[in-house]
This record gives sequence, C-alpha cells and structure tokens, in this order.
Amino acid sequence: MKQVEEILKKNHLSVTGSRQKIMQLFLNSNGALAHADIEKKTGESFDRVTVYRTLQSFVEKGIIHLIPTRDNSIKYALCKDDCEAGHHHDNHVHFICDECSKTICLDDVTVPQVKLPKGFTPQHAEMVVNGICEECK
Amino acid sequence: MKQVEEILKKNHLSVTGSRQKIMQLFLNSNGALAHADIEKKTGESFDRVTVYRTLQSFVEKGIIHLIPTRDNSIKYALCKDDCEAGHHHDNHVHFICDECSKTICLDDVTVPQVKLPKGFTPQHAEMVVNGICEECK
DNA sequence: GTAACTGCAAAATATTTGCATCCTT
DNA sequence: AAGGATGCAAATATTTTGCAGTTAC
Repeated sequence: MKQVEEILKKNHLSVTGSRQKIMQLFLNSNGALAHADIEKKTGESFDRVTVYRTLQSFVEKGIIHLIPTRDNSIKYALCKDDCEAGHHHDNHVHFICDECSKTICLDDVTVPQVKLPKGFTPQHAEMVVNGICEECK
Repeated sequence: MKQVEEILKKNHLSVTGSRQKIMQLFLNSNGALAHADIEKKTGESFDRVTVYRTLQSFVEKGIIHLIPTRDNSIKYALCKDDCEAGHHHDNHVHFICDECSKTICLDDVTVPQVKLPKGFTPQHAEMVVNGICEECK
C-alpha cells in the first residue's frame, strides 16, 4: 500500500484525491508548508476551502502540527517519526533558515528543559531556532 | 517625565494619544497582548487601523516584539528590561498559562543553547513553554 | 510650517459556514 | 446505502491602502 494511503487509513480518514495530494506534498518537502504553499504547489487543482478543511482534519488527527514562527506566519509540518510510529511527539526543535526561509523539523534535537521561576509548572515546550541551514551555508 | 513618554521619545516616535494609551496598556499588563485585547481594553476609543499602525511602528522600533504561540495567535509583548536598557534582547523564555491563557515574559529565564546537526548555524532561538502559571497553581 | 499621525472609507485578503452534489467505504 | 468529503456561493473577519484633516514638534 502506498505510504500516503497508509497514513490516512491509520488515522481513520477516507482516502480522497485532495488528501492524498496534500499528504504527498508534506512527504516530499522535508520542511514545513504554509497554507499558501499548498495552494500554489497543487496548481489550484482544488478549492481553497478544501485545503482549509484538509489541513484542519490533519491537525485534529495529529498527523501534522502547527509550527510557531517568529513572524507568526502559520506553518504546518508533518514529522516523519511521529507518523510512522503512530503516536505524536512533536517535542523537537524547529529550524527556520534566514536564507531560504525553509522550516525544517530537527527530529533528533529535543527541546531542552528549562528551570522556571517558583510557581510555574511546565507542561509543554516549543523551540524555534533561526539561522542558516545545511543547504545554504 | 512619564515613563510612557520617555519610551516613545527614546525611540524617536512622536508622543500621541493613541501611542501613549497603547504603551500604557503594555506597561500595565506584565503579559502579552493580542491585537484584539488592545482594541477591547481601550474601549474602542480609537480606530482599528490606528492600532495596527501603532503596533507596527512599535515593532519596527523594537519596543515590542511578536511572541510565537503554539496556536499561532499573534501576541505582542514589551519586555521591561529591554526597554529600560534601550537595547533589545528578547532571548528570554515566554510562558503561556493553559489555565488563564496569559502570556508572561520570563525575563530571567534565558533560552538555552541546543546542539544542532552538522551544517546548521544558529542565529536566534525562541522558546515558548505552556503550563500552569504562578497565579493559577 | 512641516512632517508625521489619525480616522474614515474602501479595497484586498483570509477564513468560515451552509448546502447541494459527489465519492468512499 | 450512508456518511463523509468536496466545491461553490456567500457571509465574516482580518489586514492594508489612500487620502483628507489634525496634531506634534
């Protein structure tokens, strides 16, 4: 079975054209995608609304997740490990290249613990690093 | 001279009513504010457009900065140290309370360094921690 | 007085919702 | 066949822009 189908089925989503195409986009790009990227890359082949709804259901199922960025543009990323393992652990560092502006999931770099002031209880931490990526250096 | 005026003048912005009010909001709340918060708290006393433009110029001058959040809602925060020192160093951790959903600048907690894979050069790192804050615990 | 700021109107964008139709299971 | 997904239209919401009038310096 194709990887795309597998992922969709595992998450109890029916396998439709738009979902397959969008999921394939994520699998191809090892970075993160914004809503606009997705509309562009699929060549306007389906409705803007479908993109919204597809992304939303992917997020709900935990297949992709939002990445916080410094300029607060909204990006989504699928992280290989998560999806193949079937359980979600997105506590890795995200890297955004200042040169090519790609967003990359550093699956192997986990977010370090920090000591918080008295009274604060941490639950989840997110970390985003900006700089120059592997390809642009 | 009032603190608000001082900050504005130091950053070469003319001292106007809206700027004073909005700056005061930031000084009063030790957390972060979203565009909507600002419109609400000023009691609609000035135009939505003015809020946009005021926030934009504050960001440009480095008086406030955007905080990346997990849900990508846009929040702005002014951080005391930065402004009083006149130079910007927003490399501290931000805390978002899951209970009261306030965003707090932990000025004393600096973002830890992480080891990146070969080829990646870090320039700036941002960290956001979710959990329960001091007041809600 | 001049340059910068504000508010209004309106344009441009982005996002959400309802509903009829079509596709997947 | 039944439920879910899609696409279109339209309603909302958000952000940007132009311009005339006002204010700060």
